[in-house]
Amino acid sequence: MSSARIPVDAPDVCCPSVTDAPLDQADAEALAHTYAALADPVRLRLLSLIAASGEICSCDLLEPLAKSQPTVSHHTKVLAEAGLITGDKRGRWVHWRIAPARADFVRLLLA
Amino acid sequence: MSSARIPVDAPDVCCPSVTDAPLDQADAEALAHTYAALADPVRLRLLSLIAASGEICSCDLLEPLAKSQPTVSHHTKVLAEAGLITGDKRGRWVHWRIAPARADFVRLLLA
DNA sequence: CCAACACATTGACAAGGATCGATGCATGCG
DNA sequence: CGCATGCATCGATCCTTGTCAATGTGTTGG
Repeated sequence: MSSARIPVDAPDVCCPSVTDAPLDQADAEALAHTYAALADPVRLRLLSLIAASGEICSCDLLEPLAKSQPTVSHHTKVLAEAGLITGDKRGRWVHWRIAPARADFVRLLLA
Repeated sequence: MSSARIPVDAPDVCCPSVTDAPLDQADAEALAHTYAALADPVRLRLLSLIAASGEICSCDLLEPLAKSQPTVSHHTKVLAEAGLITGDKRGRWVHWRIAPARADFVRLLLA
C-alpha cells in the first residue's frame, strides 16, 4: 500500500488513479444487484414461468417450483426489487408479469 | 397446473424461446452459475478492466480493485470457471482475456 | 361477523461466499 | 544455486442468503 487509496464513499472522485476503470463502484454495485437476482435457479425458473405464461398467479408457482409459499414470496420480492417483474394485486391474488421496460432484457438473459 | 404446450408441428426452426417451455432444473442451475459469477461488483469491475485493456496481468488488477492478492486470485478463478475469461501464463505473469466465445455476451452484460 | 384463503413478514438455521494472512509452488534473475 | 517475484491454495472469520415453520395482514364468501 504505497499510495493513498480512493475513499470508498466519496461522492465524486476527480482523479482516482492512473488506471481508471470504465465501470465505477456505483455502477458495478447496481449491475451486481441485478445479476444477483438472477443468480438463483429457482428465480430463473420463476422468471421463465412468468415469461411463458405472460402473467401468472403466485398460487400457480408453488407446485412447479416445489417450494414453500414463504420461499416463493421471498423470490418474487427479490425479482421485483431488482425491477425485473411487477406484481398486480387483484382481489386475493397477485398476478406477476415481466417488467415491460426490461422484457427484452429478461428474455435475452433466459435464452 | 398443466398449461397447454406448444403443438408438435410448430414451425420453430429458430432458436428455442423461453415462451416455448420453462427452464428445467439443469438449465436453470447452469444459468444461475453464470449469473452468480457476475453478481459481485469486484468481479464486474475486474471484467470491465479486462475488457477495456484487451489483456491485463493479475499484478495490474490489485491496485484498481483495491483488494488483496488472494482475493483477486479468487475472483479471477470464479470468472474463469464460469467460462467468462481465460488465463494465459507467460513466464511469471498470467494474462487475462475475455473468453473469445463469449466476448459479445460479456460486453453486452457490462453495458 | 366469521371462517377460509392468498400472500407477506418474522425468526431461526444451515450453507455458501467474500475477504485476508500465512503458506506453498513455480519461474526468472543474479 | 539462492533469492525475489507472481500467483495459487489453505484456514479462519464474518457476512449474506436460501429455506421453512409460525405468525401477521388483507380479502372474499357464507
